[in-house]
Amino acid sequence: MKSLLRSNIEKTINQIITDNEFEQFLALMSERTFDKKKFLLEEGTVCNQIYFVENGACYSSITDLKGEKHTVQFAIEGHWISDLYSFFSSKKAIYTLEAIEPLAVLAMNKENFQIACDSMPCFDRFFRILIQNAYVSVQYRLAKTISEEAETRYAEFSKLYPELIQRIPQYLIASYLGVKPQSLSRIRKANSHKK
Amino acid sequence: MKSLLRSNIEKTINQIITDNEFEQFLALMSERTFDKKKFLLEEGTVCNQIYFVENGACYSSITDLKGEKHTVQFAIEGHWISDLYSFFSSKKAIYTLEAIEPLAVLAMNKENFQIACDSMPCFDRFFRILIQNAYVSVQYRLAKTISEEAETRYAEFSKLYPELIQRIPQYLIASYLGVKPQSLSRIRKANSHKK
DNA sequence: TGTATTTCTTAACCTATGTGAATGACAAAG
DNA sequence: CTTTGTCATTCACATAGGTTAAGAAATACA
Repeated sequence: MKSLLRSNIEKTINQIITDNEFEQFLALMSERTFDKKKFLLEEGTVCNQIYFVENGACYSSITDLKGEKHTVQFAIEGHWISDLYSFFSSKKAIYTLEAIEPLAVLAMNKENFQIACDSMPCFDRFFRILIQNAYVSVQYRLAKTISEEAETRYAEFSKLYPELIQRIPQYLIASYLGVKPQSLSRIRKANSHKK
Repeated sequence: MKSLLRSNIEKTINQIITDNEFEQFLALMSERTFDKKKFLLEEGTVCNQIYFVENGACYSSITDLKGEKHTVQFAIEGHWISDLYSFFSSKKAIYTLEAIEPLAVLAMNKENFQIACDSMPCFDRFFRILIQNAYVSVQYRLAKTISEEAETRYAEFSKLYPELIQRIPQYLIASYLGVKPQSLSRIRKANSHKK
């Protein structure tokens, strides 16, 4: 049971954990479900949970001064999602988390996060790597956003996450790539001619 | 002595450290200097150090597939800089670190980083916060890059880092903002008319 | 000093993407 | 089965920023 989570942990820290360790960890998480379009977290409230997606899809977004939403991250089965800044600092969240499909997650709150880190060194390591990965991936995305055109970014996204292309509405993918839905539509049309 | 570093640490973790702790920490770092235009780290080698800038200025950059350099971060007195991804993973660096002015840094290598974290809990915390801050700031910059125009980003940069505007060559600031030097020049000209 | 090198500015032109508005295709709700 | 709302597409036009090229200004160096 919950082998998705277990293999996610083992893969991240690149080592096997004991049944006992995993059970301890799992005991610190609780299952929750969200209907499509429901919010896991709303901007302005404090983010007290980090979520591991067991089923379904969701995304985090930030709203700019003009009121436009920008997708920060998608999460489907096997991904973690949260507003790590708010979670660690206990300040108000700047992100919104919303379900795209009916969603089943395992949630861990801050207290249990502390317990996990304090009692099991491998989880301390696990979470440090989680942030590091998040950091590296945003750096990468920023570099791509600055240096590549939308068409190239879309091609790379399609190649990297073919499943998301199927499951995620296009206006959200556009918002992730940093262009308007009309522009993504135009890019897709141009591409379909080339093939 | 080295009060810049000490106050940087205390400010980051939001608590005072003892003379003893600080001396221990300092003993794990070594002083180094670099001439202008010299490299602290070259892309493709492993990054074994994190640097605290005591004097001068430097920057990190990433080179894209077209051979164009994009500035990732500037660091002047009181800032930390490194390729954290390479440092933590021991994989090849994707960034280059280069001195903009004659530079004096305190460097900590990986072994000493481990020692610092293991022997003094407050430094474990310190470095975690350091990554978190780095993560948050890139997220913020990505959001701004996607949602704001270059003119707005430049205005914000000027307001946030007036000192850097004085000290850093404009083509590097342009590269940080994600535009060509000519475009930044155009923006500055347009702004000078408005005032 | 003068000369070379680097950095900044300007200008004319070009292209990718934004804007606004209309239309069609579904899917959800009644 | 109709109505309504959501999402994707298309088009005409506007514009920010890229490109190329040239010269001016600043800085380094001999």
